[in-house]
Amino acid sequence: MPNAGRARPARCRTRTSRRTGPRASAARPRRVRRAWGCGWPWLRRSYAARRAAAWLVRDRRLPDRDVRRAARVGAAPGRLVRDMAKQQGLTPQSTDFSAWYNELVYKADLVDLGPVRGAFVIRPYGYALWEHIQRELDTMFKATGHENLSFPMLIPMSYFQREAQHVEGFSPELAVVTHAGGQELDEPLAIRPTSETIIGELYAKWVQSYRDLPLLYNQWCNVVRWEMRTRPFLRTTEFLWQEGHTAHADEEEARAETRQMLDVYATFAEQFAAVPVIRGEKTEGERFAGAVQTLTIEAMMRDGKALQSGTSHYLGTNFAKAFGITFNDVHNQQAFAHTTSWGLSTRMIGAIIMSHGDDAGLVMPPKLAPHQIVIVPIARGNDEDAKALVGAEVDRIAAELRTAGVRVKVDDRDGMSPGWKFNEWERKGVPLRVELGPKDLAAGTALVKDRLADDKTAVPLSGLVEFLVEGLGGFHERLFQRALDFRAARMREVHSYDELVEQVESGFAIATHCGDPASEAAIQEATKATVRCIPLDGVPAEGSVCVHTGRPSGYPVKVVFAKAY
RNA sequence: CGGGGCGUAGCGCAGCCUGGUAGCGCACCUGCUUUGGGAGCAGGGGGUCGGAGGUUCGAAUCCUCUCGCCCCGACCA
Repeated sequence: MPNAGRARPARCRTRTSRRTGPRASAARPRRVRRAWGCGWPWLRRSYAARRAAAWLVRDRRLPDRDVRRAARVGAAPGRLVRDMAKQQGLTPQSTDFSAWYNELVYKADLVDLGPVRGAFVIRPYGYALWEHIQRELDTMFKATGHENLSFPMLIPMSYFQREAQHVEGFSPELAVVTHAGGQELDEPLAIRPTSETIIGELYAKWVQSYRDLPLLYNQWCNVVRWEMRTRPFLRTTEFLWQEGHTAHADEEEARAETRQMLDVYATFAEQFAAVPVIRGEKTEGERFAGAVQTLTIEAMMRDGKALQSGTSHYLGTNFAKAFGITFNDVHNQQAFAHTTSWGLSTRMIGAIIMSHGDDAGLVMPPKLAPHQIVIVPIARGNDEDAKALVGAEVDRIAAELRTAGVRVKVDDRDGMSPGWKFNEWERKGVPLRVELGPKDLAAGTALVKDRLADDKTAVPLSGLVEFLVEGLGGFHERLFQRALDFRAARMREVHSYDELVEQVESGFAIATHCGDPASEAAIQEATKATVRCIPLDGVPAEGSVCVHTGRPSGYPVKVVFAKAY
């Protein structure tokens, strides 16, 4: 059917008048639109359109082009802004952080919705980020003596019942397979929400002697937890992670392992993701189900909320007792192994997005960025010579950068204006962009745009590669420093309950707490904030009293209160 | 599970009140002109209106049932 209406030839159109071609002539007498659809509403629409255009231009809400287009449509101003923001732009971070995040993960091509609630597809650009996270972490795991292995995804339900705390903690979020091969199973199988149980079962088999210890293993896998509410990367039904599981002959060694892996996470977060973190211990209420001690790294997002970005657990002999991980020690005495587990998930991607992103979109930390540098060649399509010259130079630069170990993307796509590409790569957070066109070639320079800077720098082609390589290193430092400064501005010690209530509205509050779970719960009830952690290198609490109950501190240091994801 | 909203083209929406067999923007395809901050013109393709019943000559529109999704509250890396 011809789209004859598109040009909107007549203002007072009727359905019949818009139709041409065979269908229209096919004799079906079409009812003329109701009178009001053709009379004053047009005037109203026109008025609204003109008013919208003026308003939008005045407030610089939209580029002229969009306004003109909108005027043609005759959309109402408010709706127009919303729709345009949805389709082309991005809700500014400062306007609505949550909306900003939700839009960005789709518009930066990180995720897409899967058919099952809360199960997201990670698209290539998002997965590339995950691959770099994996690669760096895996290297660090290997360097600390760990080996990778793979355990099955299906776990007999009975395994969960063996550790009382563990089953209580995970039962509500288990997904369970009850049928297979066309029959109901004798024993239902849980899809792993974490693998302590099945690994415990096997460790019991593998460990006989103190000579078999320690066991230092890790697996990269997916897990499923049936959460009530889901958000891309932050809380999803299925997610990717690594889970390390180790077994040791004594408590001291196991605790040292727990701490070592926490430090690995912290180092990774700060030196690779440029995300500053607070290392600390979880309170009893926030502890992993079945653990003796849970250590965490907590990062501050740009809305002042905390995100637990990695955890390391000392499990004591809880799982050893539940699964019979015993060994004969040097004195031929039978003993239970001390186990640990530690995990970091695709939630880290959420941490990166919310630690660094701004109104224009993502800002990728260079060491993990899928593309560290993007080069946009600029040339008129009808000027083959210029195109070829620019193309050759761009290829040369890209090749040199690759030789220097830089992940570089040449965006030579046809049919898109340079401006469109600039916006796209900024939204996707590429740290550095190189623009090269005929004018630059003539001047012997290239324009370099830094994702954190407002202006562009003309750099001589002769020193371009060195400039860029150095720029990436500097970028990481500036990004990390910016995040540190942001956190410093939003984190402070508080000395009264009122101060705490106010502080957690915008950031982290460092406060003395008595450690009473009831008090913690009451504070959460009133403020939505919880104790994120008891910092490992915190402010000594001696001499101060709990800001909530006035009782003595329950911990050696002041604790971190914040709202959390 | 409680409260609120929504299912119409790939995406965002209008049309529904007042029934007459579907439209707008973006995206997509073709051609030409373009390309230094989201290009223009022209032509074009694409929808069993979430599903099932019902009312009616006729249902995206009215009625009944149903499925699904999103947002806000109680759980979590």
